Amino acid sequence: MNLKELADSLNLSPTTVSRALNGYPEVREETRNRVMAAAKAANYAPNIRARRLATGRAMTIGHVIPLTGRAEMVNPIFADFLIGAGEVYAAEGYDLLLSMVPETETEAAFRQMAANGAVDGVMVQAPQENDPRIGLLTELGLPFLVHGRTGDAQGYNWLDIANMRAFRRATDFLLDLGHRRIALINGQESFDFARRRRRGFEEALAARDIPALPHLMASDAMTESFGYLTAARVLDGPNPPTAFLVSSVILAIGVRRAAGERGLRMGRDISVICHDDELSYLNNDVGGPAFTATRSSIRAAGRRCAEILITLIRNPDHPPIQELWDVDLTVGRSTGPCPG
Amino acid sequence: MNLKELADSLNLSPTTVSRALNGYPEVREETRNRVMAAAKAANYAPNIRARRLATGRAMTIGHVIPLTGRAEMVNPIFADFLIGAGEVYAAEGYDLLLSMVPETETEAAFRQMAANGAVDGVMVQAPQENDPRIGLLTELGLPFLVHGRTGDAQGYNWLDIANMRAFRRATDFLLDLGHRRIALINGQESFDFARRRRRGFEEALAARDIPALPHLMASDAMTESFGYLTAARVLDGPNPPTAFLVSSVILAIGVRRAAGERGLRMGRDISVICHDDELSYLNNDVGGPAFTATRSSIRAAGRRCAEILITLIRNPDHPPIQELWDVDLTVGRSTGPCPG
DNA sequence: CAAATCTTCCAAAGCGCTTTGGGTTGCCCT
DNA sequence: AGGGCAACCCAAAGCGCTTTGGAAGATTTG
Repeated sequence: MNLKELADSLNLSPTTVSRALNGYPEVREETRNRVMAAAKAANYAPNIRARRLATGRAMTIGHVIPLTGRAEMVNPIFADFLIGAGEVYAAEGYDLLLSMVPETETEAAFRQMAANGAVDGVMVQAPQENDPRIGLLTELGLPFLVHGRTGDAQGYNWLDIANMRAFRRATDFLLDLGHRRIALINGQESFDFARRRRRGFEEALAARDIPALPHLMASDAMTESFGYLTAARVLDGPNPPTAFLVSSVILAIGVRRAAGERGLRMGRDISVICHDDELSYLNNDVGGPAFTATRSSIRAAGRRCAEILITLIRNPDHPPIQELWDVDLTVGRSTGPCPG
Repeated sequence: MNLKELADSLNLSPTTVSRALNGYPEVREETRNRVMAAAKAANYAPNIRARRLATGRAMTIGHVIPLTGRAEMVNPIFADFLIGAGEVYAAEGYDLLLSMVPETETEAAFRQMAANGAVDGVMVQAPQENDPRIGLLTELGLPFLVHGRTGDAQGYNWLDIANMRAFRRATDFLLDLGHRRIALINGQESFDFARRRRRGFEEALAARDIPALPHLMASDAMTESFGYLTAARVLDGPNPPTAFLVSSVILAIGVRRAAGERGLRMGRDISVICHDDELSYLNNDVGGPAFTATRSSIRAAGRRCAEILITLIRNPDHPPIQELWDVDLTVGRSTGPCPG
């Protein structure tokens, strides 16, 4: 059943039926009702491919996930972000095009998207230092929003959390508890967020004239096993830390495993603060927060990012939108005064 | 730059340019090269919306994720599945349309998809008992593949792992170690996979005339906190179990936390077997497998599911494809002989 | 009462591609 | 020389919608 057939069956022109269906005013209310009823009865839905061609809009937003071959940094995070964004897209009538491309082909993928008109805009996640995607997308004229930021953070749209402030605060919290040997287990520091977190950590130490200990700092993909291996290594090494500051709950779980194997109780023998993205399947709150954590819902970020991107798509010459979210520090059971 | 302009610039007809670009034989090799070169120079990519309308194919596959409001069962799993599927889609020229819809609206979403021609086929995940989606999609004539299965598993396409066999085997493994009080922490048993796992568990017990203990069986969304709370409850209760069989690594992490808090060492005081979907950020293998686990890569499943679905889309009257994967049992450090 | 103005609807022209159904041209045979 | 056949290319008709630019009829206005 297509528009023409529906129109014929109603003795109306396709024009009128189209207008009735799309809420244009030039059609009598009675006619509109007739059309609506007939459309519903015939289970008619306008062919979206034809509509997209005719309107010139794709009504689709692209998320490009670069595949690195190794553990994808984004995995644990991106599902919740996607769900948040997807909720908003659905509500606003946009489709979500998810594109998995080898990292080396992301530029080609973006160029293709810009040229073939598959999407009206794209979401960029986890920017690296001087991320080439930002310049590229600007050049291509494709509306985009960066979740995170990089460089001077000027002239493009982004939403980010205050990573540096959060980690500075978390470090202060540990220092106030008397900890002096604090290990940092960070995400890959090619990512901007990880660099900022490290800076927050280092600044807090520097402010109290406490040296950062290089052998207590590690960074890599935020997997459980990296958290585990790193914690195991430093705990078994000389001058083990009394506290850990880690960049994700998943890493923290690895730390907890290493501690547990060594008979160390979190919050008593050893303290752990992590960043909590509030992943739905790793709820930190049941029965009181397990980890002391800097927290910020990645799903909420996804929602807000989607809203902003849609705004940008609808208003092509909107001035840059930049939003910085502050981050809570929730005290849980994983921290306590420095022992000894 | 569109096809017509490109054709004009080459003094060729749009027909010929289109054919040259799409690899049709009725065009001289020299001409084809000229066209290709010009297209590349002009950064031309055919407008995908026009192409979709003209060909009648969407070249898009839909994944519909029902949002339940509570912790989404699919979250931890679906990211890796998506990545696997997405790799194949990208290689085969298909787009992935990800649609997040409230659970109550999934039927409407499918009807819409079938009527508006947005997708050529859909992937169905995590089927429930007598899942209405299967009948609906059959009725709508939209090609689909179920990851998992339900009902009599007849007459539709699915790919599943041998859940029952896996859990029976895992239970036997624990029984052979001398365990008699085994707790089952399962996913929500409205899902077919969870029912099968329970059945495998129960049959293994029954085969040795060991009663299943209702107070040691729990099922719910597979979150870390559910694993934690359940393990905490049964460990603190009367007749605590000496072993746990759990449906996901994420649950197992919760169990480990509860055990750790109680000073119980896995593999010595308490045994744990879990099902491992081989999530990339929860690698169980680094430094030797931590958990003894039934394992099957969800990412590989995603890849294979995508392949099958594409086959089905390309061959509309292909007979049903049904694939059952066997599951490995990897022995790790989380199991040991029953103490005492 | 004629003119101006709404209201309501329609014909037809796209949107940018693919594909059908030829038309030329040049070459090989007989 | 003329018929047959490839090889190569093109005109034009869609695909199913939206949207522009009227037109007819109903209603208001001077």
